[in-house]
Amino acid sequence: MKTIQQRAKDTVRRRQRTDRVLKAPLRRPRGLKTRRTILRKAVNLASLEGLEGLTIGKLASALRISKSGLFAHFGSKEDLQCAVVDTARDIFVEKVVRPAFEFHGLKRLRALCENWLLYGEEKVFPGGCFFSAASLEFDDRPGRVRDQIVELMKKWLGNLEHAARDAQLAGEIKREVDVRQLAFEIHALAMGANWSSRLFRDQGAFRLVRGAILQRVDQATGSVQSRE
Amino acid sequence: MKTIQQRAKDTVRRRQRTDRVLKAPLRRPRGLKTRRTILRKAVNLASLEGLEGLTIGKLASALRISKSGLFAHFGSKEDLQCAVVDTARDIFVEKVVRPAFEFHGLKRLRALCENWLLYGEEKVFPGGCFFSAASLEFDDRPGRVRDQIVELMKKWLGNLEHAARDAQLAGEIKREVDVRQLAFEIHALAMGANWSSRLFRDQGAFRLVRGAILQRVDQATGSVQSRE
DNA sequence: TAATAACACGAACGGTCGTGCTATTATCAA
DNA sequence: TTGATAATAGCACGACCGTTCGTGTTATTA
Repeated sequence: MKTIQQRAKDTVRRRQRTDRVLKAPLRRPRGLKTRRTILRKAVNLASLEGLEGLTIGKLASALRISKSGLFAHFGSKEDLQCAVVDTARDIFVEKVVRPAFEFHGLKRLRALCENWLLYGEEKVFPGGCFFSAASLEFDDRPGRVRDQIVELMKKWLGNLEHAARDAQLAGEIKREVDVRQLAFEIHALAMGANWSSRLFRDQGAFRLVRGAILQRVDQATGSVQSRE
Repeated sequence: MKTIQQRAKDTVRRRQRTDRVLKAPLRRPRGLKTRRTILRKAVNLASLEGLEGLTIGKLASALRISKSGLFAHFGSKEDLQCAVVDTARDIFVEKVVRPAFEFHGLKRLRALCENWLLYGEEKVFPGGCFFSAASLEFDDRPGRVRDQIVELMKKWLGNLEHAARDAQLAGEIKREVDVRQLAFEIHALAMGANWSSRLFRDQGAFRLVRGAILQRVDQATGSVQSRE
């Protein structure tokens, strides 16, 4: 009984917090700034130690604030994790997706690939691609975090596929190419580059994969340069 | 002072344990059997929850034995993790590598690919490919576990590359193909299949990747069937 | 049969986890 | 300047973490 009451109380409190954030963000400039600072640090830490390995205590002491002070910004650890995923998404979109959306069709596809490779090479996240790690960490952990990651990855694959399909409709990619498979292959190669660079501390993986992706795209467009 | 003494004592004890295991495994039939039982369960749990998420308490209660009884089989959690990785390796070798070693060159390469795909499809580990998860979990955690995983993955990539090189020397693969890149691409696609099947609960990923790998190998052999 | 070693157990340790209450401080409108 | 409110800190909680210890139980050997 007590537990249920407590849970209800918690829910109410979380709703209130959320409402505050949603309704009156401009009236809490300091709180929001702190929150952003926390999340920026949290994303970096999480990319290194995982979303579950990211601990409220460690995060707080890394920021030199109190555990409870940090905790008050989020209603629960799950909320924090969701916010971290969201923050990582924003960074990824800003760095990889948005610049490519200036183009269409094949150009967009090529831009998505190249931006991703730069995003990997430049260590936008110190622990490598945040989403590679997160999706493998949470693929067996049901919950909001997993749902969020699934949604994001679907969108990313969708973006690749959509660009490829547009390119195909524009005649830039051969008719017989399966654009879904093409998108998947590009994504798999990119994740492979991240994997190799992290595990083997081998930055050359990006060079290799850049070549592989270019080769694959050229093959799809029909501009085979008889290289291999 | 006391701490140092204790640590020395612990070290001695661990050494003894190790020596015992190494020198006279046949004289401890019961202990070894229990150890195997523990490790089998541990591998399955670790593939679901990660090597760090695998907890001695949870593992013990899943096996209905005491924490301390389980712990005595290993000297530390790190030892347990190493043993788990080793067990997973044995299973992987038995299922994927060894059967392919009956063949040579292109046949071996194709067998490695097909065996891996079956290994993924048949859920040899309930949480998907153990090594995909482990290598991304430990790529930023220095220590023996990481070293072990690095070594294993190097060997796996080496096996793929070696088979491809043999095939090339036998004239089965075109001369201009970069066999290292080919091996890497196959591996990346395989990991992509695992990723997709786990995250999206989509078994069809294996079908797609089987096609992609076949296509890639055919391209390397020159047996282009004008399918794309 | 007595001695010994292997094995498993329960209890407890210090630490850290996520979380909840309460008090304090900073901010800003009135 | 004051008073309301937002932001943060202090402190404590129960649970679980890896680990240690002393002690039984069981199997092997002398």
